Amino acid sequence: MAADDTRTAILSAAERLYAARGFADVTMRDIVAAADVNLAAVNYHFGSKDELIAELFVTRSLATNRERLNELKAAEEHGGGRSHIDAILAALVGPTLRGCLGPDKQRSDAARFMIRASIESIPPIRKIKNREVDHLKRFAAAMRRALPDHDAVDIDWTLHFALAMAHQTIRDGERLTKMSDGRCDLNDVQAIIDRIVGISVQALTGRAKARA
Amino acid sequence: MAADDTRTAILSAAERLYAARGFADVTMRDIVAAADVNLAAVNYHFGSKDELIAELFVTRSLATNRERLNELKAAEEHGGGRSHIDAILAALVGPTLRGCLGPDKQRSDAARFMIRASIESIPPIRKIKNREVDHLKRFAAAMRRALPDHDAVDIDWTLHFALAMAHQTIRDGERLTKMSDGRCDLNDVQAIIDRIVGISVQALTGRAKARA
DNA sequence: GTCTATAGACTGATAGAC
DNA sequence: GTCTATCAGTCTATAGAC
Repeated sequence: MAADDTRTAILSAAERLYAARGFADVTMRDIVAAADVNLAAVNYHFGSKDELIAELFVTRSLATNRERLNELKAAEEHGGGRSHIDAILAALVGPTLRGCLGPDKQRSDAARFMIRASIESIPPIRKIKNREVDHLKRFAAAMRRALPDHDAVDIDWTLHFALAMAHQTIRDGERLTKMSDGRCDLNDVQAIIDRIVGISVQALTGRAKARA
Repeated sequence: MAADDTRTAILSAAERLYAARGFADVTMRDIVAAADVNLAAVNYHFGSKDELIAELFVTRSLATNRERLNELKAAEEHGGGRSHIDAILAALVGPTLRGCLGPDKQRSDAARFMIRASIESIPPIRKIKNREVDHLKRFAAAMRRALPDHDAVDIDWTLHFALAMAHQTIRDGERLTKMSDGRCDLNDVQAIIDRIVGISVQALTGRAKARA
């Protein structure tokens, strides 16, 4: 097995296992068994378990952010520099939701890994997460451009809640399915995105109306 | 130290540490050090680490559910058997939000422990969590009674999203504070409850209007 | 680069004196 | 009930042969 294959095999096996079972429950022995490589290979290629997790997180974090910003840029170009609020919010929650709930299995591991990483605060990730704040500020800024008459506070809360709805749906969709006796359909990702975006937009416009 | 004091000291130390650092990072040695009791005391009083966690979770779970149902009952009595949708949603998210973000520190540990327990799926907790679904169904039923003309699916999604907003605010309020440069005030708990309830109600009534 | 073997440091749990 | 001492198991990380 070539060097690059070993590295890649470790990365994808680790991501799959971490996504499914969390960081605490997955040992390096589990990873090397799943990747069919030697135990020492992890430390050779990554230095330590934490550095392996950090590499996964950085890679995926950059990829997700890039995808979001691409959608945001497309929305702003289409709208002549100022995009509709719907398109901005869809660019924010769409990539992650499609990755986790959609049919693509490999992406699903990636997205579920990121959700887990954002929950189980492991030391190497905590540092990187601070950059996420800057990324979200770009979306908040775009939202302010789209709705110049709205309070910045309301926009921040709305952005926060939109992410909350998306993440909880990914993390605990099973509970929703049980509670609704299967009425709520988690397979129709676009409908979920529309629902979250709709509620968020309504929260902003409704609040503005209430003040007028 | 009397037997009951030791038991209680272990419980409260464990809850505090788990709330702050998660299950994986807190060892039994950490707990007994914080509680100032002997290492063997945990196994003597609880049998195992998992049973200690389970006891904490069951106790708090029952307490939170009781508090929610009390508020729900009060709302239904006040409304003459059919409570306003606002009051039902406030009964759902209020107890947890007040516990976590309010000034009361002991309650804060309890609520943050529950949030963590609902995230980091440890074996003994997973079984108990299924009962939570039945608990939520009672709120969904109350919401259907309050809004008999609404789709059950929309009500289920709204309940799911209301919990999502509350949990994310508790779990990652720090990010919101950073992102908004301190504009979003996490200390005014009632305002947060009102905001979440307001958005949820609007999501339901707005959707009904859109269909009409 | 890949492997075996093992070091060194934890963990949860328990036996037995008091 | 409380304690000390310790077990057996697990983990990550590494040294050194190939």
